Amino acid sequence: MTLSADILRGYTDAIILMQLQNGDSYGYRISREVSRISEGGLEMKEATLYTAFRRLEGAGMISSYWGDEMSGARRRYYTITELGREKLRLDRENWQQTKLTLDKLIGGQ
Amino acid sequence: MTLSADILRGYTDAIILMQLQNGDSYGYRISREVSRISEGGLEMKEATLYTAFRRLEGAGMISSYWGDEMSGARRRYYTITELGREKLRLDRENWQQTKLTLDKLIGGQ
DNA sequence: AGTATATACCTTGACAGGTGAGGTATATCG
DNA sequence: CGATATACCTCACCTGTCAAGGTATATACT
Repeated sequence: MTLSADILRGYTDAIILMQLQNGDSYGYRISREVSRISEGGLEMKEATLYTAFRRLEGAGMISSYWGDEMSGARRRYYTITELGREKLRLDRENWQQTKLTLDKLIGGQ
Repeated sequence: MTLSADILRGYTDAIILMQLQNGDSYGYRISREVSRISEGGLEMKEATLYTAFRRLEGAGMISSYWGDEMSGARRRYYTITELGREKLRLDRENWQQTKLTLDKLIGGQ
């Protein structure tokens, strides 16, 4: 596992929830958005992404529905719930704190 | 597992190596130093710490020796190796990049 | 003498999350 | 007709964290 993969562990959920806060979306699009926004800094693996969807839905942070595309592959859309918004708020706060803490320990420069 | 524990996953090794770069040290002291420096922001669990020592020593990043204390509990001291220094350099670089990437994805402010 | 606290070490087993490798299906382009 | 892009999914494996358990020495108080 790479270092960036390890950091993912703590924040995949937050990254997904952040995307959904801008409106409903689906797996393939979120994957590309993450690559685009991070300018290649992070590639979310499919297995990681879909595992996270199951986990988040089970926890009531997101809900899902099938899109009604008339052509092309079918898409499953996800919606963030109120619980998900609250979780995201906490995760983002936590990230700010984590930055301060790790900067103290391994250096900010 | 808490979020801060998950972030640890990527950086315990770096945190330990950083401590050892300031001179040889031992488990109990590193544990207290991490608490002190992070101002309580991070508590390294003993099991995590000693697991990491085994892993780092196995990977040739650190070496160890028993202290010659004449009284009190015995201490096992750890020394960072050249390989460990190189790993630390990369991990610290990686942390700077990770901050930028996650700030893009879940917000900086 | 007993007990509580601080110092100091250690291992095991359970658990959770990331991911490689595999799979399915539709549409387009050369 | 094969390659590529879009789009979904699961399973088995690996790795790191950590609760829970253990050992031992020294000091301070009762």
